Amino acid sequence: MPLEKTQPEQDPEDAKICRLQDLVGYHLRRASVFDLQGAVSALEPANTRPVPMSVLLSIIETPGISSAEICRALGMQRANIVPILAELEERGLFLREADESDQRIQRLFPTRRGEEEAAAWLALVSEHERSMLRRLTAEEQTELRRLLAKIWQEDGPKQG
Amino acid sequence: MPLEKTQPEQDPEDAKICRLQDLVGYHLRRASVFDLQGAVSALEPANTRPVPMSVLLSIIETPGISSAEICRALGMQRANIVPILAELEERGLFLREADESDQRIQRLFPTRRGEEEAAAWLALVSEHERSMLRRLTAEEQTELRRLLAKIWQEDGPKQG
DNA sequence: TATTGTTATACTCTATAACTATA
DNA sequence: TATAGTTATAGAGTATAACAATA
Repeated sequence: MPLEKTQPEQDPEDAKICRLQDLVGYHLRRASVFDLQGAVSALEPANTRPVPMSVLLSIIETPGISSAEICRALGMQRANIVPILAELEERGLFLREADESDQRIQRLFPTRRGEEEAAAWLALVSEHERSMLRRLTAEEQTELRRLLAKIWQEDGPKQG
Repeated sequence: MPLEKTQPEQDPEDAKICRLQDLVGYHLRRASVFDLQGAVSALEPANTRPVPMSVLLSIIETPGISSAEICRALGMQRANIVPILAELEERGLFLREADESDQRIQRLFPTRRGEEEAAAWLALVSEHERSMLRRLTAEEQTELRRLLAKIWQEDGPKQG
């Protein structure tokens, strides 16, 4: 009988990771950097970047959201969203409205122009994703997204 | 016949991406950040970080590799590896040896201590990965790594 | 002319601390 | 006291330009 492989000397659960390529985290980082570079390039003609796009999409998906809520959803610091909102506001892509019952809070609403821009930005990024994922079947793409979400999303019913 | 779903009004290939969570790249970034933070924490007791670990592992996996080759393999700039190599060298984890036939090149070889340290670092990161991937089966973990590699690795026989 | 290792520097992204106003 | 929005600043990671030595 052909001996293609010797038996693992231990419980497979204890299989030693000994190369960089064995680490899922290494592939995560490489793939994420690859994606980010492509997304930045794809958004260049629209004169925006991935984080501002994510912020605008948050406003569109949840009209009336506050900046603090966006930061919690996207996992970013409140301090860092300030210049991003300032630029999106200057471009007329959303409006701020004081909350009636809590004067600390600004509720953010997309403008018509904001919705149009966001749709255009999404189209650019979608085309980049199609290229990035071209070696994956539709099923593999869905599975990849599902597995990635299981890594970073909370256990509970929460989502962000 | 039960009508569980209405037919998509278009070719499913044209299904519009309209939410942030539909983007694979968004989940890639969130998962990668999640991993990186955990890896940094895991490596803290060993007083190192993910990139220096990757560099040392490259030297161990390919003894005699040059710094320029490491940079090409890891996708980093030559200028940025200099302080990393300086620190690893100061800690006695590898040695530089001039190439005999090309005086421009330094060939890098791990010391015994470097191999021991790298094994300890890998153990720390492996434990972090076990925690990060605890909601995935062993098969899902393997599949995830395969799909991620398909995203960033070259089409050809090359690997890095 | 091209490559290696190196220095210096700039830029981006993210993190921290503190402030004010409101609650 | 806790939170929202803001400012200023610091840090890490990465990118660019240039250099001397070598091919």
